[in-house]
Amino acid sequence: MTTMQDVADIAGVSKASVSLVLNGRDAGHVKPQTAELIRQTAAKLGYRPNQLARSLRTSRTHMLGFISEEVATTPYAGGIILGAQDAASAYGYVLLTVSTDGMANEEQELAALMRYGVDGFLYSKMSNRITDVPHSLTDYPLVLVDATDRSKRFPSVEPDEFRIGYDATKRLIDAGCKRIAYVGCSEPLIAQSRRLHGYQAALSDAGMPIDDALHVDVLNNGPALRAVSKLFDEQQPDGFFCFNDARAWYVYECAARRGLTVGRDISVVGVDNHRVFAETLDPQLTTVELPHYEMGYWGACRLISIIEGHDVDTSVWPETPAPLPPLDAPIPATIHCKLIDKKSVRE
Amino acid sequence: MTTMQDVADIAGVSKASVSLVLNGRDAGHVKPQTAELIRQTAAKLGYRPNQLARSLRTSRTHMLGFISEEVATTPYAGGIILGAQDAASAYGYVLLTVSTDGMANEEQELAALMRYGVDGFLYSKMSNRITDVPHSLTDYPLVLVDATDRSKRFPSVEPDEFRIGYDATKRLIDAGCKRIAYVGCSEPLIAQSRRLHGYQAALSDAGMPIDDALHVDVLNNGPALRAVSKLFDEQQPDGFFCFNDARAWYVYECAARRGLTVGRDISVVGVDNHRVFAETLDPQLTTVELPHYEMGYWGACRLISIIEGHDVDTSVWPETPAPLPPLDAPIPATIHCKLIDKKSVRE
DNA sequence: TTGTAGGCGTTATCAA
DNA sequence: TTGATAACGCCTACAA
Repeated sequence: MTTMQDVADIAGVSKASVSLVLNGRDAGHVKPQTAELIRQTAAKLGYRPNQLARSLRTSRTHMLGFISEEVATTPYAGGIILGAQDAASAYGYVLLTVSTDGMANEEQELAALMRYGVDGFLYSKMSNRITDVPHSLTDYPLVLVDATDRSKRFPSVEPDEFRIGYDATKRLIDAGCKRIAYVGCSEPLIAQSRRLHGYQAALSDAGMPIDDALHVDVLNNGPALRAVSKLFDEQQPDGFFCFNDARAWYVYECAARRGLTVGRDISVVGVDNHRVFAETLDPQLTTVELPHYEMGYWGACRLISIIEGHDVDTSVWPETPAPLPPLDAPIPATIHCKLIDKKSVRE
Repeated sequence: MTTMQDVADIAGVSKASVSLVLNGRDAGHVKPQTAELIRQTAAKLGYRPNQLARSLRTSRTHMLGFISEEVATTPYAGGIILGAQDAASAYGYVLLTVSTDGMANEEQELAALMRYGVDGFLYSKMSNRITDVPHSLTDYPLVLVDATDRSKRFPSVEPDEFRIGYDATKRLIDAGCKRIAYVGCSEPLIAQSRRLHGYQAALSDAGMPIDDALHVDVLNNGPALRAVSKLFDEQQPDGFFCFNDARAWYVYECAARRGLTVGRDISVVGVDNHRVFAETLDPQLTTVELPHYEMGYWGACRLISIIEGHDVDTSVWPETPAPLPPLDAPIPATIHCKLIDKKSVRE
């Protein structure tokens, strides 16, 4: 491995000069001639700075700790990780991931990351919940992703659930549906109530009545199927907004049993949580994507901005995701996430 | 942050002694008394060794590079990551993850990991394919996970697809099915042909005929649904082994349209790729899990054994996954993965 | 059995 | 403009 000393020796200069030049701090310190020479010999030797040595000296590692609950059990962890990774990579950072799925030893895992000297942490749940941040993290730069800090001390990036409910319902309205049902989730998730509000708001804005009989919350399996069956028979909706695609499946099952075809006799929009419908059906028709990638991306951006001490104007951010690569998602990218921060709480 | 020098000063000894004791190399070198004193003061001060400094000296980082294609697009990446992580953590390693999903700059990402000095790489696809390992990795300890090295130079951990097909079919046979269909995948995946062989072997072993009319390979959407419909009407199978749960969905849809109920009129076993049926239906009945966690786990174990220069008896491994935490998967853990290695190629 | 000193590859301070 | 030189925290001959 070629070191800085090698470059210095061959270029006939000192380590100090090499360091200055290769870090772009040579303005007015090193003669442009020698600087150029140094750059060339470095390139010729294929010199790559040793991050460890640099980190030991600067006590900055450019590593981010990515802590996630539930990577293993939810399909979309990858989206968040990828988003975080892209942002990190763009700024010269790298991700040290740790999953605390089943582990009792969360604290130990965190301690391990700290020994490696990560510059900050991304703390991610896999569905937005009120969260207590582990105490040991509170001394570090920290951003929550798809989770809400109970103490409101740390910024978080969360899905805009209201908009998800609103846009999904709007799409059914635009498709001409007259009796639009909401098949929600019985668990008290943040997403559940906000999507419901979005659903109701969309109906209101379109001048349509809000009928509680068209709204059922279900869990899984048999009881869920029966509840949806009842909804079918008693209310005969022509449009269904489903909390997720697991719930959408019940609608498909009920429709099939009644000889109805989705996309012709009834319309269904479900929030895509499992990808199954993306593969089996025409995705244009039925799914709304959660902004997992975006949350990871913006979470990492925010974290890095904290680490590097930049002052970020969070008021225009991340509503305007300019640096984001274009989304070729099955639906227009109207669903975004939002940043909750001390500087810009909008709720 | 408390350093080794601090511990030495307070214990009234030298750094050297502290280092020896804290690394367990004090046998016959340090008086047990002083060793104990050192351990206590270290504990009292909450001393945590600085990995960076250690790595700089030893040129071993105890970091593993985890490279994955398709984390974002397949639901089960998390399982592999988690398995790798558990194994890594058990041996004092940590995972530096990089996903190359959409990126053209794979080489750059790898270069980044190398600058951080990872000790080796886990190279993972998200479904077993013949793979060319990036050239820059070939100088490192390397293990492939859910992928097969075309050059056969590096070990890999792969699902035992034959067994998956065999066991799934066996379950349908045991459930009393007489006409068992295979709904496969038209793409030329390794899994496809091996599962088919497993399906056929199970039928043979049970003395049942192999009828090609009961075997259809499909892709997605409309055509797939029509092909399965045809299978229903022309062959009237009473059991279905499905390549994955996306394909199982077509069977459910067709059954519902014919007034048939899965679990009563027909039986379905699908390989679980999307989790949707795990949530919507009785998982005992219908799904076979792929050993993602196990592949990650054993891949990391193998990699670490290479890095540390242990000589591993791969002939009993990983068929006997003793160190694995008990699997409380919905089905008995009869489906394992297998290690392909120079020392023990069984095919 | 213990301590001293050198070095891992950087960056940063200060003279020259 | 440059180049010694001293850290950063740890490991490890080697000397005492």
